[in-house]
Amino acid sequence: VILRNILLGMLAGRPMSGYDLSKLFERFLEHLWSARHSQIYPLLADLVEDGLIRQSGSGPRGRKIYEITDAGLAELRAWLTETEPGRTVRDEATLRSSLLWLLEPAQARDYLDREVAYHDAQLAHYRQLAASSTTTTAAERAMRVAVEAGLRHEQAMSEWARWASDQLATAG
Amino acid sequence: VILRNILLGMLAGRPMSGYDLSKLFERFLEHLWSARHSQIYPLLADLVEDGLIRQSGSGPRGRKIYEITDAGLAELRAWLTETEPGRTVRDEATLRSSLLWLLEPAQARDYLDREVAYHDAQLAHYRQLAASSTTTTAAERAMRVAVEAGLRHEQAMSEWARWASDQLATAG
DNA sequence: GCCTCCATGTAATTGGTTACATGATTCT
DNA sequence: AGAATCATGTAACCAATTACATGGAGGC
Repeated sequence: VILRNILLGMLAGRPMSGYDLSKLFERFLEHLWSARHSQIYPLLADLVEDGLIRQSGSGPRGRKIYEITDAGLAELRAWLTETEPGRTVRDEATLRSSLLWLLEPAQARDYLDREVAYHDAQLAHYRQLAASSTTTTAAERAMRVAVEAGLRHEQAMSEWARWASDQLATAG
Repeated sequence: VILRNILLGMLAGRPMSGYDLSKLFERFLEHLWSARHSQIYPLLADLVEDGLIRQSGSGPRGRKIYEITDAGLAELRAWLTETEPGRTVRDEATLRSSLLWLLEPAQARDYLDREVAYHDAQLAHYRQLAASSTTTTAAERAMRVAVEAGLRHEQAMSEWARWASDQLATAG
């Protein structure tokens, strides 16, 4: 039900095809959520059947463009205001770090150093997004706010990985 | 295959029952992963069948205590060193924030204020855990490291939500 | 005796990934 | 002509949540 509503939200931004939606996930949302085309296409069919989106056009190679309906917009707004977001964040890499005591200290330090590098790279990516994004429309300002969340998260995790590496150095 | 290895890792720390494992998830790892008892018990049976853990004791009310085997420890170490962690973090609440432009500014502010309250509560929880946790064994120190990750994440997200709410106030 | 928590399990359903399958268009 | 990319869909499998189901032990 989450992905369903996220798709609705993306189509509220602008009409798109299933292919576009799947590319958007790949390119911009990979770190926050993932969705394969095999999950997206059936969901779009469901949304059409429920009257929340409709096919508004087509293109070459059987491309189908969908737009959100008034009913879809209403349902999306209700979801955003009337339901609580799920609070379980899944983060395998950080979870693994709680098992590093099983490895040789050198191996554990290697792992944490890779974490630092990863989070620093993500941080740079978000900084660039934040710097290059315009904030003229309401949708763009909201997107900027989401980018800021990623930025601060990566910053905190980078600092944490450094701290954890230091802990190993002083304890082991 | 992730949860399977995480369970192995927890049993590497000390022998435990399925109930203990499920409580451990609730108390220390809720922010990084979730696992219900209905998923844990069948996995424990699989691990026994594969020879990676064995039942080492029992207690009142049919309590079964499991310990890791040498084969289990080897498999766990191989997983930690030879496979890359998945990088897709799932975070519904942050994803939702990119759709707040669909709401009235007052509603969006409400959403973000609830985010502040939630993250502050979590932060207090982790601070208390961090203060009360012992760090005598290697496994306990590693758990402390995972708690620190949660603590820093919640701190960053609380500050972010405040910042985002302010942004809306000054822009809208 | 009653309530709460401890403790384990199974069944049904939903959500998500990987693999299978096909074909059109564009670029070189 | 051949390769890459665009574009859509289905099937099989694995992972995870929710609901169902049961019962013992300890505190009051």
